[in-house]
Formats: sequence, C-alpha cells, structure tokens
Amino acid sequence: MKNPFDHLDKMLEHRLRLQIMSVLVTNDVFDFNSLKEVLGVTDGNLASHIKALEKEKYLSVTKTFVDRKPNTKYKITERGRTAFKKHVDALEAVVKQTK
Amino acid sequence: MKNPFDHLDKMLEHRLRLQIMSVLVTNDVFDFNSLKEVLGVTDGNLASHIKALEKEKYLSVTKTFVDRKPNTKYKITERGRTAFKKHVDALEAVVKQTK
DNA sequence: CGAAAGTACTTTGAATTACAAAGTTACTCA
DNA sequence: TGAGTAACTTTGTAATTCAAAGTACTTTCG
Repeated sequence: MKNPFDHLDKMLEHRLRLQIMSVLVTNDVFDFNSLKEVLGVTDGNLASHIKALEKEKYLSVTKTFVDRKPNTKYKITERGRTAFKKHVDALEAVVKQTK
Repeated sequence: MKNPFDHLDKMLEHRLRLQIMSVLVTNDVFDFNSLKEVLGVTDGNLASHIKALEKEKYLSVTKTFVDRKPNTKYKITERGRTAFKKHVDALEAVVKQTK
C-alpha cells in the first residue's frame, strides 16, 4: 500500500464511532443502552454518532419491545463491515510502517 | 490492555498530526517544505498543526539558513516519541482486538 | 385514571477545531 | 528597487463535538 493514510476513513477517525463499529463488528447485534454503558457517553451524544453511522449506511437499526420496554438494536451492514476492515487495515499498515 | 481506546492520544487522532509524527519518527529531522510536499496541505494549515504538536512538546524546531534561504527543521522529542509509541500501540491493540 | 419513569431520541447552544486564503516578516537575487 | 521564497500569523468561515434540555411513546404504580 502506497500511503496507508489515504485509506483512513474520516467517519471512523473519531474514537467513539470507531468504538461503536468495533463493538458491532464483533457482536453482530448490540442495543442502545448496552452501547451507552460500554462507551460511557450521554445518550444524546451516542445517538448523534449512531445517526452519522446510519446515514453512512454502516449500520442498520431494528426497533422492538423487550420486557414491554422499547429496545433498539444495531447491526453492522456489509458496507459498514467493508469500510471498517479497510480502515483497520490502513491502521495496521500505519502501525507496521512505523515499527 | 483492558480497553485500548482509552490509550489513544487526542492530539494524534488527527490524520495530519499522526502523519507528521510518523514522518518524524522515521526521519529524525524533516523540514517544513518537505513536510508540506509530502502531506499536500497548505502552509498555513501545516504550520498550525505543527504548532499544536510543538505546544504539546512532541517536536522541537530549529531555524537555520540553507543556501541563503530560511530552513526550518523539525525533530521529534523523547516525549513525542513516547506519546507516538503509546498511540500506535493502542492502535495495534484495537486492530488485534477486531481481527 | 393520572403521575412518574424508562427508552431513545431530537434540538439547542456553546465551545472547539479545521481550513483556505490573505497578509506579514525576513532575507536573497537580478 | 522589485520580485521571489520560506515560514509563518491572522482572519473569517464552516464543520464538529458535546452536554443538557426537551420530546414522544409506552409501561407501571398509586
């Protein structure tokens, strides 16, 4: 790879969004509150980053009721998985380049 | 490492600043114009990111004249090298965690 | 039934950050 | 003297980020 920095994904350069995606890439589905707990952020802040990822079609949303309470689940899309992989590969190349 | 995301360095999450540091970590010294050429950014933008890294004491500056022209050289500091290593290690851990 | 509480937002507002473009300083060369 | 180069600094604008407050919908409690 010529310049791995060129393959970094703007959307995934943000710590929170990368973390959301890394949770989703390994967990298949994850709900709003668990994500909020794991990341330790306010719900509004989390919602806005999730929305950014959803807008980019990196994840999909399913709203259901669990125990009579609303429960929103997120799932990574194929597009999201590809983008994540590309970004992580670029990171890996950056790391290798400098070690 | 429990959560590698906690070890990411805010200063180095920006693409340009990470790239500047990665050039300096492998090149020992590098001047302003070469950096500008490598990164393909405007001089003003580059100067402001360098200033941020300098303020954080991640690099040091030496001004000389070469061929009767001003020449500013940058060198990574020990502190900068340590911070860079820590950040890259965290990145590596993130990558490993998700592969 | 009405009030309180939980989930998952949306909106608001303020602070920070990023960037291009223009201006500046200092020096050199024709 | 006038143009040119290096390395900024300043300016102004746009984008980003975040906490906090507000909202919609639903369930549970008294």
